[in-house]
Amino acid sequence: MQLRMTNQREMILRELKKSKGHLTADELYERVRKSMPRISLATVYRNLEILSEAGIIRKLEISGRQKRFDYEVEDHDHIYCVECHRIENLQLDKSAMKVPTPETVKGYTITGCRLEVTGVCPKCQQKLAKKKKKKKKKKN
Amino acid sequence: MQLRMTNQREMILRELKKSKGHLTADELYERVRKSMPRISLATVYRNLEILSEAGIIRKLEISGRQKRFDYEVEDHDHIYCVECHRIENLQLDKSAMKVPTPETVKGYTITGCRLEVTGVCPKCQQKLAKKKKKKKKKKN
DNA sequence: TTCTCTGCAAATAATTTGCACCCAT
DNA sequence: ATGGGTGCAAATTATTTGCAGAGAA
Repeated sequence: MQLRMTNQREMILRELKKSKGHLTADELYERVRKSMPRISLATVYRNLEILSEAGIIRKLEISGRQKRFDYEVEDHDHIYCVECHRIENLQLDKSAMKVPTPETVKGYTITGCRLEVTGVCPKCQQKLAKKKKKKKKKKN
Repeated sequence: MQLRMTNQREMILRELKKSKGHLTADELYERVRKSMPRISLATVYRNLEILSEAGIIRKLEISGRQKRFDYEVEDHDHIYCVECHRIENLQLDKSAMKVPTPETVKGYTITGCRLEVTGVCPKCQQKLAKKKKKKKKKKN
């Protein structure tokens, strides 16, 4: 199965690269559409799947909600805000961490290992602080 | 908002506990249905969401399109088979690893940190080996 | 009694697929 | 010219929601 470089595919890659990462199929669709109005959402989905399978982009699978795709294939981890669902890159020196080896995970062939850190981003911390204040006021 | 302990809720918790973890709403629904045929899938969804918000069960934010829920709230990681999508628990000494601290992730309040290891489980390794053999035969 | 919870059905959201035509190689 | 790629619409899959009645506190 040969991969062909179509205009659509090129556009998708360019936008993904430009955006600096973590777009959903839908977000990407909206962007690509501006310069290629007749592209179909299905095409975006199909290509994201194909390109990530080919290792050209990376698929981030964070449970349940929408898949996100990332242009940078180099090794890095992510931090995920549980409030607003924003995802940011994380530069960690994984070589300094003790990471599972086949011996620690009996029988498995390990293909990847990444750290998912969850937290509350600065913006959401502010929002939450405000909410708490409001609640207090209501009670009184 | 008070939480009430209904039969449905009790059943869901019991089955989740019994199963030793990582069920999707749908899988859980099928199990609970055996002893409670009139339960609705919507109830399962609603309760999984509520119970995980209350900290009684855990929502796994890892790979896969469906959300999965876990009874064991204690800290542990998971390994995910990229072939059959099975998820198994992983006991790792995270204290021995250097794990992100607030200083490494500027501004974030860190709520969790989980290692997501992907790989191919023993069963799938066998399956894949068999497939390869078949392909070779076809070529000849 | 009060208010949360439930079942049902219908609505949304996210993604995939069938098909006929298009176009990169 | 061949076979992968595309757009469109329809189909699936996963999850959520409105509502009226049920049942835990």
